[in-house]
Amino acid sequence: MLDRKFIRQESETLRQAIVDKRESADLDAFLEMDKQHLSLIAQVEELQAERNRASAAINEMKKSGEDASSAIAKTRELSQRTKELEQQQSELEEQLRELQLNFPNIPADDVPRGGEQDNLLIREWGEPVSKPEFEIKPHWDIGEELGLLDLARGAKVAGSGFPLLTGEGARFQRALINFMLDLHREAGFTELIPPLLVNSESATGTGQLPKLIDDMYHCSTDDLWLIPTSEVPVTNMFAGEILGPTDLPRYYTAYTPCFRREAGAHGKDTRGLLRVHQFDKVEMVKFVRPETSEEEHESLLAQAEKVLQALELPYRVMLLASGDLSFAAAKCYDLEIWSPGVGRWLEVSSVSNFGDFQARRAGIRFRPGEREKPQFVHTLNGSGVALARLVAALLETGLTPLGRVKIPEILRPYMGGQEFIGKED
RNA sequence: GGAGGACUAGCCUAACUGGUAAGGCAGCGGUCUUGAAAACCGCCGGGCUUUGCCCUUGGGGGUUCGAGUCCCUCGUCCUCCGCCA
Repeated sequence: MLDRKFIRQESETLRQAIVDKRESADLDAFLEMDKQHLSLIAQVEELQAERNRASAAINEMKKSGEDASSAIAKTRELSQRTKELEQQQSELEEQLRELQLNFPNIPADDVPRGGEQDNLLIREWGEPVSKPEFEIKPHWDIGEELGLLDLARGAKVAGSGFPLLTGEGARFQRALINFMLDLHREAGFTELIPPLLVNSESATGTGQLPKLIDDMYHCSTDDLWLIPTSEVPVTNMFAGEILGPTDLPRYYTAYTPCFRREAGAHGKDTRGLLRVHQFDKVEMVKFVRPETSEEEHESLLAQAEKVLQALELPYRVMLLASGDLSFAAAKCYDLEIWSPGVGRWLEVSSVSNFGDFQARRAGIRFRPGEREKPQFVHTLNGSGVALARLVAALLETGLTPLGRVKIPEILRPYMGGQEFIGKED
């Protein structure tokens, strides 16, 4: 959510941002309504002050034994009028907030303007396998052949897009989770196991609601949402709180399953583990002071890269253009790993800086120093990293001519020292 | 799921049969001091168009001139009962 003062004073900046981010929001309706609202507040407060004075006067009269009945009758009307205006004001406030929730965050200055084709390649690491010496099958074939993946039975018990990992496939994934959590914990991130269901308030706080309502699974009986990313429960952890001067920065990491309806995505990149309704992810979330958020963003990116480097997976870093940037983000790097079996780059991490956008929605503040006014924190998060696609790329990258899959060295301690997945023929 | 109790600012704790949130601790700034402690003074929920005004007693609503207090509703925690991996 954007600051109202900012919307008033920098309305043209916002107008441009809405265009740049390919969003739509009714700015003019907001500005008009906001003007009415401000003058209404002034009127309401004046009436309230008058009512408070009248009521205090009645109290004095009663104490000194005077007859207050005519004053009470007069104040009754005043009080009635105040309530009516208060009612109007709160209705207008609610409408304003609804409009305000639909304004996207402003892209940072160094974000390229444009669509997906304008994403900027920042750097590449490692050599993607482009001309393999033998046929590298896509992970769905490797997975089925080695008994790691049973997509048909996953589809049977839940539906398409709900993968079933089996045997060494399940164990491999668990090894990856443990490895990544250890890596982040050692870098100073506090480990969390958050709720997997959240209420509407939390889903609004991080920006999923109202815009992405169709992409989330909803439990209607209890009005709870399955999390699409652990960003939601973790970021909202401090919703409505004021943190102390020494509380920042705070770094958290959490492994959770993530649930996404992927509405409208059917038929697009949906084979195997490329796009699924349920996937595991290790996430990192930071709460930081505003003046440090740019450097914190860079170091968060570096931490996500460490995962891929340790796994010896070639990857590239993309800076997203404004049109590809998510609703709540001011700036975002994507990490993409090479999938030699599918022959494509796969996005396994988004590392985003939200500025104070989420903090303002969720009400997360901090006190910069003793006796100083509370300010909104900056929130950042990054996948470190998403598992389904990571497993896909590791299976394809590690595939040997014998049909087994070589396990990256760093993971072997987590696999009981094992070097390969799959038996020798 | 049922019964009972509780919720006041970072923490603790007051407020008559409804009368307009009183204190304490911790913390911060200052005076004094070689330094510290003690003592004393100030600050110590949020907001604003800041000699002032408005809002704030878990959230929302109601009654009333006026609600921490009365009523309704939701939430959270505690105790007991029931159910349960």
